[in-house]
Amino acid sequence: MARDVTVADIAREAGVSMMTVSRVINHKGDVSAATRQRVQEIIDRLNYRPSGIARSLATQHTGTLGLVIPDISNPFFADVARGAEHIAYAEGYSIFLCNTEEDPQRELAVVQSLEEKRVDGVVLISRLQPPQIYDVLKHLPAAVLINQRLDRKNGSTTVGTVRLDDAAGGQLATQHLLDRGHRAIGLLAGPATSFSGQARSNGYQQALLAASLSPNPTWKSHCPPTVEGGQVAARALLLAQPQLTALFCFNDLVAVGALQACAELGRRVPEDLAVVGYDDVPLAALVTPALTTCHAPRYELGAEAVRLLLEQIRNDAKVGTEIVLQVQLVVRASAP
Amino acid sequence: MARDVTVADIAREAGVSMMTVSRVINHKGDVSAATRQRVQEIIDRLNYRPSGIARSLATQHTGTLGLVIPDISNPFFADVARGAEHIAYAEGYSIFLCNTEEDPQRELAVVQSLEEKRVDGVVLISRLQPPQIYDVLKHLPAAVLINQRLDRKNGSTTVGTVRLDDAAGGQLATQHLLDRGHRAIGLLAGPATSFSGQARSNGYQQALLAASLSPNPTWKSHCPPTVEGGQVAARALLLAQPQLTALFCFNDLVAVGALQACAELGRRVPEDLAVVGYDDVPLAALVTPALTTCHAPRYELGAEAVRLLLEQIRNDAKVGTEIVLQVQLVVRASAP
DNA sequence: CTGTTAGCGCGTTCAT
DNA sequence: ATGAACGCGCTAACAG
Repeated sequence: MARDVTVADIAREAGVSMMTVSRVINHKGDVSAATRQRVQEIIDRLNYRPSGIARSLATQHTGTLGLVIPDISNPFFADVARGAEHIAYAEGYSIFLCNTEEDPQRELAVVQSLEEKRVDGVVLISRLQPPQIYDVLKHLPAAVLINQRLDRKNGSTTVGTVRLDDAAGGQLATQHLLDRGHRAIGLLAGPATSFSGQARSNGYQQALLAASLSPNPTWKSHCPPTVEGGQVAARALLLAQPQLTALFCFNDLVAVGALQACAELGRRVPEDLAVVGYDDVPLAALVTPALTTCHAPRYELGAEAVRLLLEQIRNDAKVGTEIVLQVQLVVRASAP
Repeated sequence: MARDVTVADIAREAGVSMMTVSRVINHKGDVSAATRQRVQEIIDRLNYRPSGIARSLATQHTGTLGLVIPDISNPFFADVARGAEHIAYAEGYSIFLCNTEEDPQRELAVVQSLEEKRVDGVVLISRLQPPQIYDVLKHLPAAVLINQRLDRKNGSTTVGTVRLDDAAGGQLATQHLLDRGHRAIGLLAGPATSFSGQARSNGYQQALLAASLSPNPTWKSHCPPTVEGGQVAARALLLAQPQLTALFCFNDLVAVGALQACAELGRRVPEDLAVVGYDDVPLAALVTPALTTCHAPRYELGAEAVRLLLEQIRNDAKVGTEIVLQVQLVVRASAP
């Protein structure tokens, strides 16, 4: 590789100082139209690209953000990433993509590497537990958490949060089933450690209580948030509790698993069992029967997170804003 | 923000020179065990993070790569990204994620921003046409293209390429249908400009010719690579050519669209019409009937691309290696 | 409107 | 085994 062209080269060629070249590049300060044009021509001719590295060292900010997510091939996170990238790009920032692969050790490692890259801020979908997560956040220049509640007492109250209103979502889904006359509604609650799962369960319970029904603990089962996890858990639950007429599932993948379990068990959907999912991933509309589900604004989750993060960065101050996005019920064939 | 801790701070605190600190950090050169430990303790205590920015400026390489793809929320590209990120992380590199949103102008813009970030290399799934793409590649320090053929005469022969053997895939899929006795096999060929689409079409034709059948041009139709595109094109093709007994589709989304068209038209799959897809995205196994399809090693596509890119970077030389990955037929219910 | 000076934080000489 | 001086490419803060 031939040496990169530098400001010095441009300055020499144009017969001006480096400072003038810098001003032209950054559209800052006053430069006479004549010299501006002359310098610009040389920049174009030599295909000069200012070094972001050198600039970052001088200015103490990099114009880069970190995005830490468990797995980019999960369509939920992929949409979050798209929203984040879109806003970042529009605002002149670049994004480091970091998959943690659900491994806390790896999460710690990628955050450290982001610190060394001197990112201006980080959007996190973290799998770390409360003691560790606060330690991580403390060292970050700016950070926004997605779908995670923060303990306002114990830890930092100065970190932004963007999350779904999962309690409302759980209530919405359950209410829909109640409205259709269902009284024996099972719950596939997802991972026990999931914040979202807990909130959705709460919404489910509140809807039942509001209808003067008492939640039956034997109708609830935790499961991995996957098709297979849903299939196994649904099969077990339906065999143990044959009186159930409806199932509210942690997410669409679990719901698809439930659909498969029903096929195995010879239970027709929605005639014998109504099924409601969550997230409204593209898959939900394409399985048979198509899933009734709660639409989660995934793109907006990422977009809002970056907007909030940039606000922190520009004010040079962490803010504890909490943004809550609403979900929307989408009625399809699995629970008409 | 308090000022970052620097080597100078560590050096002062430890009563040694910055050079010694640097040696400890980089595990380079000889440092006595005693001072090494003392320095390391101070580094840990002060939570020192060496500035990658300053280091990059001094060493002239950044340990970062660019990944330019049309859309991260497309499951195909998401898997490619996962493979790329995984290998990059394992080799100590970070990845800038750049969505072009299928917009050539935006692709040019993100590549320019990657140049300014001084990435060590770029993996590209490009939508640029031959004159422009060569110009872009010329200015990149190292680059690998995914699923794109390069003109070895006209342009750079020094850029790596990783692609699927789509001709073989097209042949495989078509041969499967021929083996099952189908003679009237339609083709939903995807976008006319797609390299992959062209190769798959070629494979389809070769399989027919090898069976002494002449491809019927009225049995072939181009379409957008989406569910909706497939549905519209399949409906039209099946109405115009009712004698077709099988359909080979550009990808799984198009195949799902074909499934929907069949449902509309009252044609049973696979009894009245066999359907074969391509890619084997997770969706393929979950629709009804489950899709017979060609499994594309998407993760490997991204992983191999980064491996090849790092080879270029480490040899400080572009290499024109072309890696071809095989696809595999997965037989399911839509074409048993 | 333009130029000069002095770092940003680190690694790479070369000495010692 | 350790240190001093210089430079990576750019910009902030002052001059003029």
